[in-house]
Amino acid sequence: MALSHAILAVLADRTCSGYDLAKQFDGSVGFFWNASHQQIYRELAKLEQQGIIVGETIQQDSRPNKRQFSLTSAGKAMLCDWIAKPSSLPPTKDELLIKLFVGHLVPLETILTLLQDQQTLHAQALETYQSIAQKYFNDPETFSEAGHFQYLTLRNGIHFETSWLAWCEEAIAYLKQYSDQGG
Amino acid sequence: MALSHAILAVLADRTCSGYDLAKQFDGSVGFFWNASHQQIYRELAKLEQQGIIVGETIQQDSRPNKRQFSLTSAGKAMLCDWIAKPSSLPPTKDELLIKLFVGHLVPLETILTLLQDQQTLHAQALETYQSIAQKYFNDPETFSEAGHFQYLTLRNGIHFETSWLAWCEEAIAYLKQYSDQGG
DNA sequence: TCACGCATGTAATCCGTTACATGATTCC
DNA sequence: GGAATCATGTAACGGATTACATGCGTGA
Repeated sequence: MALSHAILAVLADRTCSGYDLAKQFDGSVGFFWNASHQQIYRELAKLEQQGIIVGETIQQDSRPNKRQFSLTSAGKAMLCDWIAKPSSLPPTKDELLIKLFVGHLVPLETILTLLQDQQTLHAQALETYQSIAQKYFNDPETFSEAGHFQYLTLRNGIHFETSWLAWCEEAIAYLKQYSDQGG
Repeated sequence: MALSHAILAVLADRTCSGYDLAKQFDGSVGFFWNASHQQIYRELAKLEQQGIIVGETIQQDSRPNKRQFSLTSAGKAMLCDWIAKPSSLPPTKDELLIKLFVGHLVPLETILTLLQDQQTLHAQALETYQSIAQKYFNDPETFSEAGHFQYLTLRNGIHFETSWLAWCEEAIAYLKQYSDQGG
């Protein structure tokens, strides 16, 4: 369901080939929706069949030809309808938390290592977001209309990663304390 | 892959029927991993075939009979091995953020409504977590060993929902400001 | 009597992942 | 010469969702 909408969302901004889309889903939109190139090509074929997007073959020399896709008016309408529908909370799937949930089955060191690794990954993600913010989103006064909304999704990522890091620190400190005292 | 591990994690604590598992995945473990009863029954069949769990039929009068599953030693070993393996960041999939990303395509009111709805949902989730914390996790001194770890997963949920709420407020305020001034 | 909880499944479809496959150009 | 980038796909498998299906007991 939602992969198709994510593709429409990217195509709303600008026409893209499958390859371009795959790159978008690996950065920018990819920060909150993942998709591999295989999924994207399959979905593009389906959407074209349904008349939601149209593809145009672009002849290129010194490069493979490509197909540029853009939204039809049906596609635009579909996207806007979907945006207006209420969204429920996204289902969480976090394997680290499952591991932690049964952390008492393994040595404490194992769990601390997992937490520290996760902390590093979240710190890296935060740095990525912050450097994007500095480069492209420095002064809200200068943003395009679309820019304001993109900025807010970036702010979401920054909030999210910051709170993960805070939790990691809390969790590590907590486990160290309770293993010293009680374990 | 990970559904099987999530099931093993629940069974590590106590033997369960498929029905019991389905309830666990709808609360507690369900806060960070979702699964429907159909998925669970299928996965149980597979795990039993592989000798990772064993099922025992429990005769019941005035109730349908049930099958209680528990881990074999192979299952326990598998679970512990899995815990020790490093985890990468869980892939995010949040359709609200896709909608926000192309928020300029619809009236501002539509987006504000989405954000306010989401805010309400996150506030409810936070309340749920906080009431669990008060009821069952009031004094860390009294926790069982497993309790410490479960407490940390709950703390994760509280951090997460709190930061979402903060972001929602920020985003709503931001959009109101920029529509007044610039839009 | 009607809804809900207990208890277990099948079938169809869709979505996602992994692996395989090709072939030119450009940069080091 | 080798790796990376551009560009497109197929095939097989596995995981997830939705719908269908059954049937007893309990409490309002």
